[in-house]
Amino acid sequence: MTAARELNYFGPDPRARSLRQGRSGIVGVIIEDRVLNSFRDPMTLAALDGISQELGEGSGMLLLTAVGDGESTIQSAVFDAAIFMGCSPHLARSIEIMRQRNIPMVAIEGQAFDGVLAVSLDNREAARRIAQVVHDLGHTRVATVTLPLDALRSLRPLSEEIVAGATTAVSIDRLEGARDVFPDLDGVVAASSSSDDGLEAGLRLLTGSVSSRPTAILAQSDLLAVGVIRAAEQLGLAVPADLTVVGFDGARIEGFSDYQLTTMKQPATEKGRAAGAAVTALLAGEPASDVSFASVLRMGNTAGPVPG
Amino acid sequence: MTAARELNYFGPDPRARSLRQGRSGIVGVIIEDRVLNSFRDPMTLAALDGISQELGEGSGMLLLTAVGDGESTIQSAVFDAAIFMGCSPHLARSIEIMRQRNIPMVAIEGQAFDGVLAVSLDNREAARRIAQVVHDLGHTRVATVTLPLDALRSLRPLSEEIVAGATTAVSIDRLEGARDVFPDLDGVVAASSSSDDGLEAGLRLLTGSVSSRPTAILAQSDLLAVGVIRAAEQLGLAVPADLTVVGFDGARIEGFSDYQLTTMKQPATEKGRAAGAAVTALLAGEPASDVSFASVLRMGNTAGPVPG
DNA sequence: GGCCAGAATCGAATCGATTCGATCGGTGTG
DNA sequence: CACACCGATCGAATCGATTCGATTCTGGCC
Repeated sequence: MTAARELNYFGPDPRARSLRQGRSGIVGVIIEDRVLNSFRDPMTLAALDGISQELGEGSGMLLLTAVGDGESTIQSAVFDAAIFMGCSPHLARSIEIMRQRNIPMVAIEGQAFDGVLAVSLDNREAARRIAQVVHDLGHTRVATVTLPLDALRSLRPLSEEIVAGATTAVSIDRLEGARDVFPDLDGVVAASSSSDDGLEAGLRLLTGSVSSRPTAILAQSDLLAVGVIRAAEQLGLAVPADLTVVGFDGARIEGFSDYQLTTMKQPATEKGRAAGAAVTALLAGEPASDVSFASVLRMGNTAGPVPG
Repeated sequence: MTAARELNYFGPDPRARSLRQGRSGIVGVIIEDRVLNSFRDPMTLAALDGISQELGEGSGMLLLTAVGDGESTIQSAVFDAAIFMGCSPHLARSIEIMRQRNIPMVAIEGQAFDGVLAVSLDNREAARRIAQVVHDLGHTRVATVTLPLDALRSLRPLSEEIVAGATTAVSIDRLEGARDVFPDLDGVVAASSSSDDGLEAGLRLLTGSVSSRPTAILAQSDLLAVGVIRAAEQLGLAVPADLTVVGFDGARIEGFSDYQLTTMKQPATEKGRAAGAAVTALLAGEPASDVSFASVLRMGNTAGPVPG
């Protein structure tokens, strides 16, 4: 020990250790967007927190943004397992590389991929359930505000063309669920999941003649729903008297306490924990299987019968 | 190439490569709190985004939570340089380890540490400036809502005992700056930087007799200020007619557009970029020096003259 | 005192890429 | 034709810890 101190030796070199053991204790977390956008979403953040809870002390999370080619980092970085936050076709190449490297992969939400363990939510079923609630209240003029369907980040009207070229499984599933109840459901695609984008989307949907204006709006996230409610307020519409708004996520939203949002509550932290646990199991050589979570309907006070 | 393919060889092994080269292309980002709490703060998130911008493709960010002993991960993880998000005495041991390992370190905000490059803000000076604005408006009954001063996360009255045992440099500096103008400044310590905690703090400060109630509140973050304004609204106080509220940060806050907050705007993303650039320089063997940023006063409409 | 099991110590091989020095092959010039 | 020079190819050493097999040491027991 004294000799070690004299020689200025301070513990094993992580690099050498990881080479020899074939383990680094690092789990790669791959996000598709840039950091700022990804982590603004409370669900993503909660999932990340869940992952870190489950991985615990022994291991760190390596944040990799899979923008553009992005392979450089993914190919050269040291990590034992990968967790994808959302899984779109853009990742095909990255997934191929990891498969060849024999790196276990887990995806939280998103398209199913061969060799990638899926931690998913009953998006379609949950969207259908809450749409059914709105339907049962008697609404027929219904519109939706969807999360981004592809890489483009801008507000635009929902078109079949966009749907056909959509890559974000979550948004697609939730849209399909809503359309199971309202087959002709139309609306807008939001630029991102934020209340400001929801506000913009809400204004777009709600400015129009009273007779054509929707009486209910299905937002694909709570942040969007909050924005829509703010839009309604700006236009002098009362919620839920004049307009029914429902969300999705069950997020606790800062500074939004006047209403109790009617929404589908999803276990975001648990999704992260499940992903972390799956990764741990896979690394230990134990078998692991897909995990699917169910959302719970939370009746708030933002949905009511058709006005008039 | 064909031979390589036949042998199932897919590029160099990152572990071996990092051992030989002594470089891994990974930068450790050390946060003191758990993920969920750290990244809820828009300033921290912006800084993280700035870091990732600057590091660019070649390298990833390894998220390390330095909770408790936490050394296990810090000691065993592979990374070339470290960026601390806030730098408190709790990190002394971790810093010691890295220094011995010869790992360059950069700290965004926080206490100065030997061998740790500082990227900092003019917290004290900025706090003094905005306090002066409030002072010049004639306010004398002034209170503050500070960010957490230590590891304890709960709302409590500001006491000299707490100040004496404080570890969070940012909060201390901002408090001192405010006290440069209002020497006897009193108030409460918030549980965290959120509008909900600000609301709670605001309610605590504003419920009392009209004669003893403060006419101005200096919040140490914009989120806290927003909460205080919501508290004022709940109590039927108009801002800024009945109560002046100023913040700190210059954050864009979701769903808060009724007011334009009077605050000190700080360049959060730039802080992150500076940290990233410093790390890059240090790794390249180039010299780098401390960076200090200045905040800019943004006059909004939440500060006004003393009522009555 | 001798022998053996078990513990402790030691040396060598390994992980996989990189890097350096040393050949080897080829071209160009005197 | 020979020599020098440049690039390409090759082999060996290196990075630092771990692991395995072998050797040495210790103690207990006959």
